[in-house]
Amino acid sequence: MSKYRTHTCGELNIKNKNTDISISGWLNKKRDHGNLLFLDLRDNYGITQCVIDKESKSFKDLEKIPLETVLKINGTVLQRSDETVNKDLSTGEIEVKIKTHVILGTTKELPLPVFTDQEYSEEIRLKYRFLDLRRKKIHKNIILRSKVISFIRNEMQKMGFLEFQTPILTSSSPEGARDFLVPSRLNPGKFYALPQAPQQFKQLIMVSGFDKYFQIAPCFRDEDARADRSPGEFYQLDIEMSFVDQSNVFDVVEKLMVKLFNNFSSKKMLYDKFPKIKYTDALMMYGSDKPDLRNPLKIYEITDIFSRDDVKFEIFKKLVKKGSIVRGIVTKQTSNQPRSFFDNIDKWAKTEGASGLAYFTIEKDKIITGKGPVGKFFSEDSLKEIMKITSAEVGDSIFLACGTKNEVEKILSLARDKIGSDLNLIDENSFAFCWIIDYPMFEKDEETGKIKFSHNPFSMPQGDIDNIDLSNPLEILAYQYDIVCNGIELSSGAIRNHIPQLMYKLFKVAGYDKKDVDVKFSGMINALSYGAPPHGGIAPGIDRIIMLLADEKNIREVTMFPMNQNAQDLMMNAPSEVEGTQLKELGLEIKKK
RNA sequence: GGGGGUGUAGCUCAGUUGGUUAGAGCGAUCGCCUGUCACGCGAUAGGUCGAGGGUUCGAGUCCCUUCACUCCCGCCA
Repeated sequence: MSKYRTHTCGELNIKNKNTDISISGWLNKKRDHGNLLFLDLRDNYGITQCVIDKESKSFKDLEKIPLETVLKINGTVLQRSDETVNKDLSTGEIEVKIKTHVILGTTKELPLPVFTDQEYSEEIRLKYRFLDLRRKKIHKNIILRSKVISFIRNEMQKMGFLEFQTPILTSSSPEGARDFLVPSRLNPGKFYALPQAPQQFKQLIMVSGFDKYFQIAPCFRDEDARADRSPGEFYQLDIEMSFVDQSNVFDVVEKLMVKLFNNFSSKKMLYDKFPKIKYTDALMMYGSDKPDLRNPLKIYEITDIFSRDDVKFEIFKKLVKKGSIVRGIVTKQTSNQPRSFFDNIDKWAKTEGASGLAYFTIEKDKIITGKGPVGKFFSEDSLKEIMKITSAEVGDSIFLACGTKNEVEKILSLARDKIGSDLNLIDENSFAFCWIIDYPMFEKDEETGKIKFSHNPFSMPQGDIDNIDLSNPLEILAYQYDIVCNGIELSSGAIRNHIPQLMYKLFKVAGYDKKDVDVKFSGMINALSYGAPPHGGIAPGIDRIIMLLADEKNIREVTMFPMNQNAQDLMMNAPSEVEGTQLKELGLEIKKK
């Protein structure tokens, strides 16, 4: 028992009737009837209505105190009359008749109301995050976050994984995102980097013989923010396992995700065994390597149609001749949609930087015709061919994009989302997980034209690794995979390359010679040279998992103390300038602009 | 780095074609009210209309510049 309370504000019920209790909490709401005063006291656990009348000594004081004052209430639990029961509160059958009170913490005038459902600006919320966090919805989200993390720890331990911490101050890595740098006092002119992920460490843990590792790992990347991407820091469920192939990793993650999502959400899981989609197929069918499988729309390749003489759509034909491709999205039975539906999508595509989306609807009178601005350009035979390729039927519509492969994929991927939500095709009450597999090992840098690693340079290539053919590096696939849910990329992972000789070969393709590798990845390459087990892993993003479970669109709604879009902490005033003496100690000088 | 949106009272917002003294709800302060649970009623205080410049007889409103927040593109092995 505490000197501040016998019960919490969510605890009292009819069983406590007529007992003397004390509770402490924040003054959530006052209802002052002049001679009778209701006070709602709130703590982490709930809300309890307290009542006091004019005869009581505390009345005058309590009538005046502002909302969010912290109070201790001593009183008696009374059963409420039937008409005054509040079914929305767990404590709604009782109220506390106040005998005495103590003010534990006073408040200045509030910069934002706590008791309200209204939204307010991020700026004010982040500056007064401690007030914002008192509000019901975000308070609940943060508690959910805690429970999810405990659940994950527990499940991982049950599956035999060991949790380890890895260094926060480590070395800068040449690949990947921009590093956060930390100057070293003892080594002037040198810098630590905060880890973008514990990638090398988790592999070293495997080389060290610990077999199965996990960590709720902080990761730091100095890149610009998005709604689903905190600037600076985020958390991953970092996993690595020895003596596994990718199916073993999939089994562990599927088991965990199914349990986790069933436990914390009432939405249904569309698949218990997550579909595996090849990277190239994903780009073809969905235009993206993070498809939302709740959306039934698919993309079809119909470039060849535009080489036919009976197709007169000259703009597209000309582009196709020059090497452009044409792909389309079919929407089922949309012939009776108003003209505005189609025009809005075309207009929308233009705002997304595309040249628009051509469209027509397939109709049949005596013969099959195309209706819509470009429908007249297609002969009956060509329409039949399109219907064959896309499985479209009379009454369906087709949206067409023409351009380079990248352009077409990008706009049609966005169009899938846009049209899917406009037509209400997406079941918001479900989770659709999938694996994207068979990523290419290398890709061509658009700007420099050079070959570079497409994802993780430590991934194991597929095929005969003893006699690997490096003459066509862009065709080499890797044991590299992503897990995606509802169109959100949760994580990527890979089976790692544990063979140093093979690694040298692959790095060579990406333009690093042996010396470069030895210097830049000395820890890794050295460790792999002394008996490394085959190993692999994955690292699902904790924040995004919690976003999905909490049904939030913004990562700040599930982050306790987030930074704003400019990577500033408005509450703590970070980043900030530092004393000249600190800089001097570090051997740093600030160049004034 | 680029594009879109927003910026009016402590908070959330309205403000017509450019036209009198810029409004509402919540909150604050004061008063009334014994069964509310978004209690009700009355009054008062509270404004550099993000900032700067311009057009105009007159600008919250139109134009230019700039700042802040936010969403997106780039970026994120």
